Amino acid sequence: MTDDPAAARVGADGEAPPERPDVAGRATIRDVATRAGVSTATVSRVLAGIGNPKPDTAAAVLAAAEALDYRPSGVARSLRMRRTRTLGLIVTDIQNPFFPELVQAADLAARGLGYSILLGSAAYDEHRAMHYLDLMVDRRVDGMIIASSQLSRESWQWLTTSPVPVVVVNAEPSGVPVTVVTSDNEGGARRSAEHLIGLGHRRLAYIRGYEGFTADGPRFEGFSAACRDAGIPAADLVELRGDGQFEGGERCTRELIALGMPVTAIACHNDTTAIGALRALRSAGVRVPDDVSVIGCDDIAAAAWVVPALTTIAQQKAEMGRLAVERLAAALDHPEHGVEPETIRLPMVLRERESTGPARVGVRTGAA
Amino acid sequence: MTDDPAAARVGADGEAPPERPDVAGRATIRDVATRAGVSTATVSRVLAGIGNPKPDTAAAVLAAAEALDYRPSGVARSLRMRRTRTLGLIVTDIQNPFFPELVQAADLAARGLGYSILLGSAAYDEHRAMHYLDLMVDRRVDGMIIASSQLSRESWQWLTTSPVPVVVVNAEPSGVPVTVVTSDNEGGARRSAEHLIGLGHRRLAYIRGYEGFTADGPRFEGFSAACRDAGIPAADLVELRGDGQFEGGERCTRELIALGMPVTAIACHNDTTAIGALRALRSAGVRVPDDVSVIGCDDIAAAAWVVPALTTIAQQKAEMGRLAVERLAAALDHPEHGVEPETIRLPMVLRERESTGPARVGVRTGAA
DNA sequence: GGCGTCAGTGCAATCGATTACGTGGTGACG
DNA sequence: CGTCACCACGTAATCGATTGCACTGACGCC
Repeated sequence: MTDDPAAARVGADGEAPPERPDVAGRATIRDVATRAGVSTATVSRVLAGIGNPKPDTAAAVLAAAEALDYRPSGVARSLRMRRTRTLGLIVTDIQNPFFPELVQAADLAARGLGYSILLGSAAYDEHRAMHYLDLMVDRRVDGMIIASSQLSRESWQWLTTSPVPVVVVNAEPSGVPVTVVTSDNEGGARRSAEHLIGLGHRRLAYIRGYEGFTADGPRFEGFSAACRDAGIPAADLVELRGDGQFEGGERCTRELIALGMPVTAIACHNDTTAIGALRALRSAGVRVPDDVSVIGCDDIAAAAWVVPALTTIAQQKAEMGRLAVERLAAALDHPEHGVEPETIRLPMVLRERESTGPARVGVRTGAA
Repeated sequence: MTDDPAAARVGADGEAPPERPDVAGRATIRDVATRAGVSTATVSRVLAGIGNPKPDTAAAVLAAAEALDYRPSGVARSLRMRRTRTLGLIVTDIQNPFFPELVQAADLAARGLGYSILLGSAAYDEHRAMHYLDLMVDRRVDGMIIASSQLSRESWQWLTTSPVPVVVVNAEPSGVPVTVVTSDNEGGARRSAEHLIGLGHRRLAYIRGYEGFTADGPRFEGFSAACRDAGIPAADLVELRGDGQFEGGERCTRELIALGMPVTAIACHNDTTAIGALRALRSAGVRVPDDVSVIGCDDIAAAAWVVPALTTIAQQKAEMGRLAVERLAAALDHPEHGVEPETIRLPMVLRERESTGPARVGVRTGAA
């Protein structure tokens, strides 16, 4: 009945509005107790549903609470309970389309478990990330989820001594004993290479992400390993350094074009980079996938919007958010276990769209 | 010196790590007081920088705080101060690319003023929005920013009796006395129409957003008013009902195509819709802007990524977020003024890219 | 009828900070 | 040398909830 106050609020048009106390002073538990003629202890118990109060006592409390539009203060409760039921979530950059889906899923999962999310976007700035971390610790969040992949070694190290449980998402700090939920980046990149090679591509370019991204290494490793396995000479894999954003993809591709486009396929660290590549190719009049294939990674919404639609290796973003919250919540509910470091690596799957196709044959091979 | 703890944390590699008390029990102000040999009142005063303590007292307190890695509990402080320095922010949908930029700007502005942001994404669900509202009130946020445009009449009404100050962003509930920061939607849409008409277009389509969006009305009004002013017969303005998302744009455009494409230009409620339109047009082999021009609204990042790059009417998203926070903070710092309802309407500017061009002449005009 | 049991409540301590008010000590000045 | 002002600091109340423990009746049993 009263377990969804929002519903009550939305639906209640006919009833008389509850008398609203002065804005400055919301009703406290004491006000309710006085009005119901009981002690604050009883109010607390009735509202929490513990003990078995006499029916009319309960009714009186409920009525008083209703009449005063009483809402327990989360602040006071947090102080007393020594937990805020709030989880901190720090993301690399909320403007990067990769994160909103993760945030949404995490938020949903958290709410399902009775937690709220305090969000912080680091905007690619390590200092800001650490600042949020401090802020959240000061706000006494019960746990933290770090989905920020560009921290320095020392910062990662610091997490291990964090005063609150931490789960790392979408990053894989090496040598730091902490629970991690991430994608099988190496496998995904390998899949990406195999897809291109399967289409007949033999000369490839790989536009890497920003160096600090922990996923950058594994992805490139996986990609180049698959190339080696397929017998592609190292010289035929052009390695470029992007920044994980649109501009980097654009810039690197222009370099490639300036080089006379020595490859038939371009793989990218992520979709944003790939979309930048697509754009540069189009400006130069290079057709995709006829002349050159492009493949991304992440599967952000815009990947399906661009022309040609981007073939990509999808990450299970929502799943990552959900799992991170669940792991964290589980650790919080069973503090005796602690968060024993565990690494969950979600598989990545190929999402084939329009930007990849069979390798153009003969044209440039003849020149070699 | 100690005013940026994050900096101290990041930079401090050489120093010995402060002795970290048991995870379960962080140092409290009493621990610091004991160690420094003073009372908690003095610790509080020294750390807050009020009064003028004897130099060695201050030094002792600072040293003790440092040694214990003391962090004041935001929870306890909030309870005592009766303010949390937290602002609630409810957005329509964090996955809609429009919002992250607004959120980022709001967050930045808030942090600059010493506030944190508690974010809630309603995911287009009014109930969820109201639920967040309740949650945030329970968490005792100092104020709320509602950037959720699909509330019902009653919900908007409820805001006026809200126990905390509210600022509405990117929505314009009619008849609700509340501070609003929004765009000049009508003027922007007018500009959109004028742009198309200036290019020679005389038969236009407008794909509206979801009916509940408060911006939907003004935008369509502005657009059709401009058409009227230009002497375009009402029959030559085709009105379609989208949903403010990719799918709606796609669907409406397909309908238009099924009708034999009776127009030379399509204006859309927002960019996401326009991108859906572009996609449908391309599938049907209709060239943009050669055959049909398309214009969006908002100027999300992806607008510049798609092909052809989308001409659009830009909203000052960051500015909106910033202003909302500033207005709210100002109201909070001067509670005597209250939040006197005020409507700020930011201008929208035309961002001309590739998806609009001169109207094709003669082809279909001959049929008329 | 006395007494143990137990259900239903109330009392008061507690969480960790802030701050009004009170107090002891020092210096200045008559 | 007494007194007064004032500085630096401590004492204790307070914010609003939760909860261990104590208390009060009612009831049952011998």
